[in-house]
Amino acid sequence: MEDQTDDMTAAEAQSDGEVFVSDYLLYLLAAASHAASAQFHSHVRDNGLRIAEWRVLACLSERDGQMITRLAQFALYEQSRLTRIIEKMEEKGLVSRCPDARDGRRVRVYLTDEGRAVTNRLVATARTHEAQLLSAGADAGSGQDLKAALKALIAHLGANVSEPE
Amino acid sequence: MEDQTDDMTAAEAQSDGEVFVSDYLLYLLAAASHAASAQFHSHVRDNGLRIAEWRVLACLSERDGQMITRLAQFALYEQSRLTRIIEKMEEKGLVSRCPDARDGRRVRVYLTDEGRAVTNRLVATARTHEAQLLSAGADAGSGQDLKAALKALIAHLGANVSEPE
DNA sequence: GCGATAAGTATGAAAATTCATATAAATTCA
DNA sequence: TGAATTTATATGAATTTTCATACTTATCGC
Repeated sequence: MEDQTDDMTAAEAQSDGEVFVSDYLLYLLAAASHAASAQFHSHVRDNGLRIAEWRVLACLSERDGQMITRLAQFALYEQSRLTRIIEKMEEKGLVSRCPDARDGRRVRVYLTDEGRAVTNRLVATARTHEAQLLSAGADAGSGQDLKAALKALIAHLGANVSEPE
Repeated sequence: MEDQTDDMTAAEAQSDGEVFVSDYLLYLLAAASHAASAQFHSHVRDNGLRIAEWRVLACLSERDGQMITRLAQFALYEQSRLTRIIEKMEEKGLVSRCPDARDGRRVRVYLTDEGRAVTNRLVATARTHEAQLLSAGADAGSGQDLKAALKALIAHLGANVSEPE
């Protein structure tokens, strides 16, 4: 793997008009996520929430009372980071923590009434915003196809997106 | 927008079996990016690079000598963050900085020979890895369709992915 | 039941990131 | 020309994030 690439000169890599990153799946995913989220994220901040807090709320709205570790996986954050995010959200009155009755190690996170109210509002806005993105981007593959493809990719990678208990 | 969601009770939001985030484009993009990148990112770290450094290298391999601001956009990082990333990469000997001859405000970033060698190796691996992802995920829409859809989305959002000068 | 191991969460300390703003060079235009 | 404005990068300070690991509760094997 190294031999045929290492002896490529500097000029070659450029002059080939070689395109890598602009056509690289992992970059496209990151760039699409970045670009697609920008607008709505700014709306989230206008509502006094950090992006991480919004994602946690969204995850809890789909399944309330998750334990920290699961919620971290679902929300795509590292555990110790989520612990700290939840602390702040508790201070803000968005969520509450309850030790699990059966397993004293677990801490379950629940939306408070206020947290739910905030979430419902944002989810409604998010749905509207998504509809705009999907309809506008209906050029290549109806948008629903994109979502299906993303889900397939995620599933194929065995990413555990919120399984019960 | 608020009225019909705010008066929804806690029980309803859950009991509806209502799914939001698991089917939300912005979440799917983030989750797919997260899941798809995990493996390769771990490979990147094994090579002594931070993820941000790898992305910068990949961006420079496609277009060397970019100025900080452009490179930041291309690599999806905030400017002051990129400035600091570049500092470290310069210390590591991966890139060099040169003030632009025509415009003294600009700083152009170039791959060093070592930087290019590292990049060429990683790009080769990345291509292989991507091929695996795309072929394996050939269930729903051949993978190339996914990339096309992502590009369309990015383009539609007007994300400026590395335009000259 | 008890010791050993595993699972779940929290936390200290180092490092990275953000935000606002400083600095400096170019451009505008009166 | 030169004052005002814009553009490009850097930087201080506060905040976040990470990494390793401590701590607590469960579970397993015997």
